[in-house]
Amino acid sequence: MTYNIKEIASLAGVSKSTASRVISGNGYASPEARARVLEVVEQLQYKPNAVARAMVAKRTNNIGVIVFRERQPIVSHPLYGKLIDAILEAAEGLGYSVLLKTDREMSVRSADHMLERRVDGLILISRLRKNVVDHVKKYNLPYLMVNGSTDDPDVIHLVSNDEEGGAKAAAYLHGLGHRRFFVIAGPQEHRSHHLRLEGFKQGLQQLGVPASDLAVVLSPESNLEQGARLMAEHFGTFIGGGYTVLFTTNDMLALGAMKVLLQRSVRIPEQAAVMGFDDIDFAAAYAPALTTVKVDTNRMGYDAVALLDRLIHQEEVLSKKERIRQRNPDSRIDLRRRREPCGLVF
Amino acid sequence: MTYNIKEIASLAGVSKSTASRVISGNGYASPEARARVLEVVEQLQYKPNAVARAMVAKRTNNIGVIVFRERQPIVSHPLYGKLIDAILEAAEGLGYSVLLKTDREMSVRSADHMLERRVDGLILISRLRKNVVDHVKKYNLPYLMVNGSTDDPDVIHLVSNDEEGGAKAAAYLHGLGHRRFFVIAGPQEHRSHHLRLEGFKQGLQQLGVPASDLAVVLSPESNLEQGARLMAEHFGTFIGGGYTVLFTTNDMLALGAMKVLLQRSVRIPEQAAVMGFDDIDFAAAYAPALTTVKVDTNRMGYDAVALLDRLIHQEEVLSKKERIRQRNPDSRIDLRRRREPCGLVF
DNA sequence: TATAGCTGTGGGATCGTTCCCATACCACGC
DNA sequence: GCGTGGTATGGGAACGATCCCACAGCTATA
Repeated sequence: MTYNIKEIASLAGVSKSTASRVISGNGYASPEARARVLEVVEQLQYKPNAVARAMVAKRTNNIGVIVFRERQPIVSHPLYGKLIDAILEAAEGLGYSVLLKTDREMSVRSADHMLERRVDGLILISRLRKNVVDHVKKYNLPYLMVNGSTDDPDVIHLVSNDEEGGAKAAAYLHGLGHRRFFVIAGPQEHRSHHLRLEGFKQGLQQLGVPASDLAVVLSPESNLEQGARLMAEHFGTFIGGGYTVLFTTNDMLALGAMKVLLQRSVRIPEQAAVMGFDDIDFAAAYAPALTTVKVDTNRMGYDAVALLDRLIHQEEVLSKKERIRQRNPDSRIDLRRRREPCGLVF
Repeated sequence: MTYNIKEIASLAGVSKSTASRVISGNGYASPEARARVLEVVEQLQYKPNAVARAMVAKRTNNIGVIVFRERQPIVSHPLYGKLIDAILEAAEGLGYSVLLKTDREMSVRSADHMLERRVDGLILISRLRKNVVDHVKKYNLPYLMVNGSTDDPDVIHLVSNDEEGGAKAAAYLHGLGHRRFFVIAGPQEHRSHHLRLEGFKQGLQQLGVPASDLAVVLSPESNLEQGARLMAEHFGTFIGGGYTVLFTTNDMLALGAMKVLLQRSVRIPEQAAVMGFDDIDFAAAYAPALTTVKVDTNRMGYDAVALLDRLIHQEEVLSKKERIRQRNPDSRIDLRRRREPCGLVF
């Protein structure tokens, strides 16, 4: 039921060379030959074998995407799902197909799979061990990291500007009149959680807020359960300590904390304001909606693919300076202003 | 930086045939030859070219997954994200890699891409036009649909048992003492929304609930916004009409409606109970948590891949009877009982 | 008229594997 | 001493495309 170019050629009464020229669209072919070949192609619904094409072209037009994560969910993660959506669309637009893999063992195996499949480039998402990066580096395969954790200057690394986002959040809340700040921060060994907290702290400092008006609680994980647990644990301090606002380093922590506050009949935002980070879909769906710092995952996905495409075509070897610019793209972050009363009202 | 088997062979002092036999692991090779080849492979980190392998084997060990959806989100959809997660894991377990594509044009193009790439099998997710199915059917490529909408008996179609779930929901709510039921149902041209509503209706009927005690509002879309809009619109009827419970055909509608109820200070579940369908992650995250009918997307993903694998290996040509069994697998559905007061309390 | 340049065509090498086949060696039993 | 069968090896075809090259016909120009 599936044909090859030789069969198409003989049915059209031409050589496979001529058929190839017509189908791939480069090289000479007389109008008559072209018409006959295209007719056969149409009639037999001939689909050129991309595997054979890839072999001679030494290009598969596939890019590999690996998401490293020790726990579920991976694709269904509210942030990575959006990122993958954007990557798929961007890749499609540039003519690539995407080979997607999730890796929970944080091993070298998934990268090897991609290498064997001869993808044209590789996008590594989230935290992965150093040995995996070093492994990939050994091959001359274009690759880049998104939202990872590396300080290797050789690695092209796309991240959101978390520090600036943290500072913006601080300025925003301060501008609304808050003076005592409670923070639940995710694991500090994670780059983004660390920088968001740092940015928030520095923002407050620049606004002249004394350190004594900032309470920080560290969370071992950045999920809803931990947000709820820590809020329950520090409920007395938060409500009784004169704090008027809670800032968390991602939305899941904020939603968990909000759930506890609501269960204990704390009115949001009148009694306590809450602000998250990421702008996952459910931040807006929550009642009341969660004010948050938006991370533009959509643009990150598009940028990642566009950049990888440039690397693949070797359009320019990025200088070190350029890499740093790429590693810290200008503000992807915005305060997402909610119309409904939530977090803090505009 | 990337080697071929000939180079490996000559460095090991053997012919490419011997090297191939050692690397692929079938055929004779002396212990000495084997050792020498493996040493070179290890030292040079040789990765056999899967493209060339695929060409001769006429198998790529890739499966294609296409998600059809007219609007964003696709991968980040709370249900499909989970499904894809499961598919990726299951595929990995069986030695397949996954080529993932989203299709918003609902066209034939994405399927053609997969066909050209010579995937071993194809999983089609969500609603797709009939012409796409017919197009795929023309090739002798193993494929199946998940959560789609087709009544073509030739098509192997994995769906959740929505009718049974609807009936279970009705029985559950009735058992808790509810006697007047309000329903917001998603688009009835969607198979699952239709069957969930039908199941619910029939369940009530079997319980002896008169039709006059059931109010059904149809929603043109099954998202949060429509849930909220319709609840706002019918708020008077719902609260004033003696209805004690709202059932919706998916969680997004329920969450939207709940948001409006909470904004209007309706106490859930004391004043009004709410029950959804799907058990998306945020059903449990909401405050109060949403009672819902669980659809086991994880198992559906695993089943889809396992079934596709059987089709690929042609282990057995499923009889029509078996297909039907597959199309309506035994209960994937469970009432998710929440510990917290929500929907209705246990 | 000779020569260059463009259009059009088909043969064959090539990509990196696997696999079939021919060959060779060795040990064994008759 | 000879056939037989298992082990071991390498050469070459095959997979399905692209692309280089040789060649042929045609037109335009010197």
